[in-house]
Amino acid sequence: MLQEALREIQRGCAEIIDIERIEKLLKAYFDEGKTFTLKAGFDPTAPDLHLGHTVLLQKMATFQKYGARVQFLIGDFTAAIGDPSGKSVTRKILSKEDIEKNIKSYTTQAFKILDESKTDIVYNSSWLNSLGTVGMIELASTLTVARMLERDDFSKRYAGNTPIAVSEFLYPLLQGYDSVHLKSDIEVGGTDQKFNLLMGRQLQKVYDLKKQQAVLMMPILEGLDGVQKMSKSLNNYIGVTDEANDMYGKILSISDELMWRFYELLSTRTLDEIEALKAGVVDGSLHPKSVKEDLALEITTRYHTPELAKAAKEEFQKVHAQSQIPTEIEEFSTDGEIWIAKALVDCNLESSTSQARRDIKQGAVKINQEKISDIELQLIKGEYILQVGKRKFAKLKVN
RNA sequence: GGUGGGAUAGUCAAGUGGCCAACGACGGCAGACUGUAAAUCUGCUCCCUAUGGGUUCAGAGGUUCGACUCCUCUUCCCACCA
Repeated sequence: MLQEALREIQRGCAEIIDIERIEKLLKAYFDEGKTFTLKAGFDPTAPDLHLGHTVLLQKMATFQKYGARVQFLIGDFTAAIGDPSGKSVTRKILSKEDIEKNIKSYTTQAFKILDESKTDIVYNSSWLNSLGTVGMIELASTLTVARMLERDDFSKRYAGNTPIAVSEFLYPLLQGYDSVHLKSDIEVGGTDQKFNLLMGRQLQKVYDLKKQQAVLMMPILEGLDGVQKMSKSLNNYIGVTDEANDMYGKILSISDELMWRFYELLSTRTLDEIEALKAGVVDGSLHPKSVKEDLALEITTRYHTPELAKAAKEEFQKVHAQSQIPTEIEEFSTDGEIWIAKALVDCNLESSTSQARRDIKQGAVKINQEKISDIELQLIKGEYILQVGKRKFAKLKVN
């Protein structure tokens, strides 16, 4: 039982620091029913969860099965500083209402995965606000600049002449201090958080807490391109609120290689089952596409319903395997004759008439399934199905 | 505070008076091949009913027939010195 729990906890992890501690905590739970605390921090600026975030949430849910009480930390104080990203340093300070709104949408999404009854939502402003200048300086004195510069992105930026604001140094310290205040037993986060996570351990020692949190890091999930991390700004993400059709389609568009990664980090199938699937693909008894379809179905079901997921699968086959028109297409209408390029822009299929012309020249545009090549074409009265590329459709009614 | 260097399209980055809507790379889009996969190959990648026109190279002025390129000021960034 303990071994099984450990194995599941370690699944997909990038790195674990102080696994012995985790083992002890689990043992205490199994033997005496003693619970422990698991901290994870979230930034209230990004209310839209995508599958990259759920990797961590799923891990937290696993811990909850084995006795963890989750400290769902809202970094409302630290959000004002902004975690050093190397990009824009200054961030808007969010209003209380905005933060509340973000948290609300964040947690409703998160509780699709987490067990709400074993989760405490805490705000770090509630203790960091009262830290005061003296407390802050005291905190800052626990670390040297040299140590701070050990952090990978700081050293890179320093070496690369990219500016680093002094306030950015405070972020890891404050995040670490959160662990002191919460007396966390374990903290989980992404590998990019390593420095900050370790800071918690360090500060718990400095502040004489008699214990140091174990740290468990999950890898950063790659986005649809399979290379860069999944993120909204790179537009390579699958949002948990994506519509079933989109979600299904996006998952099916990932590469075979990435599919295994998604299986490991997102599927609830056991590692043995996944191994069996892999073996099946290798020996040819399973088609990689059907394995991918199963994954798409599983994940779509999780965030929607089995019925919707199934419908998404059927729709996908209809549109792509049989190249038919999707069931639901956005409809537009216009009065009087319209130039094709203009029509494509009006239907949001193209960003400019220049772009539309180029695509028509390249044979990317179809009207009622027929490829067109005339960039001067005028659409007269009637109904048209406009298509650009393989996936952009619109219905246009010309009156 | 002083001195020097820099800011070019989504990103990186060439261009140092006309040949510049601006080399190249990446990204993105599209086509071929497929399993809407990957890999590969090809084309496109500021806007505009367009063999032409318009607006761009941090911002504002100026010199010039002509400026991304030269001058002045402003803003921001970097390095070195203090």
